[in-house]
Amino acid sequence: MANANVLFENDDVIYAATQIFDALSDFTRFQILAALSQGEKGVSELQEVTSVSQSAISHQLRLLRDRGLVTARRDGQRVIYSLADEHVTTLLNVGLEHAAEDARVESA
Amino acid sequence: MANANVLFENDDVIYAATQIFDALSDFTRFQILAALSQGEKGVSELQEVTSVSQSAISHQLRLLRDRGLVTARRDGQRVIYSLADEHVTTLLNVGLEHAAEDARVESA
DNA sequence: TGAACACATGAACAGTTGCTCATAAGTTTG
DNA sequence: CAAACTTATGAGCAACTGTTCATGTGTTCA
Repeated sequence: MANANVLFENDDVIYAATQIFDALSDFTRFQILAALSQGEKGVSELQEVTSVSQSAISHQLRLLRDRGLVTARRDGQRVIYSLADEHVTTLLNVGLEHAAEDARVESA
Repeated sequence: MANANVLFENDDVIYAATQIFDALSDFTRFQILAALSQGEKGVSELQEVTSVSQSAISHQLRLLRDRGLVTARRDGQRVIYSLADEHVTTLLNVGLEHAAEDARVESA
């Protein structure tokens, strides 16, 4: 039931979908999420994966938290982030597979 | 082979993935793509689905064409657009399902 | 308590985005 | 060809985004 005619949706659902895609549409955010898909990480670990400042990472993590893509928990001085649910992992993988596939087709 | 450890990808593939998600992250573009998933359509038909000018539609269609998400063919005075491949349909559906599911969870 | 550490927040700013308006370009028909 | 019709393009602009810098908040430990 959660398929097929899912495309007769109203504007709210369409908007919600664009919000999810928007969260995945930025390079830094995608790097963060890809890193988290390997396991939970603190902010400074995430900083090593990206090429922006600690502040930028925190700003993006806030957006990802507000959008419900990641969750945070405190562990002493550190704050540990994880992917919120399987949805996120699925989307990451679908996006990467399609990107990789397109690249393969274009170089054929 | 096109799964699992797909997350040790290089920056180019990550960038390509963000470009796909970016194309899906705008309300007008998503409306266009959702409409096309019901079948090919001309520009003026697409205009009825959205709430922006014909010019805005054309601009967005150009972006979608450049990004490889839609294809165009001329039929007399009209230009008919279609989704480029199954990837796009898959992404639309995955996004909509997750959006709908989140909405369901939040109102539970 | 105070210094050191880890992360968050606010302000400010350059770059980008999506839109409309005006107009051009391609196609059909009288 | 000229007029009507459909789509595309370019310019201009307000709004939004992602970043850095400076600083604030929360935590640990001597």
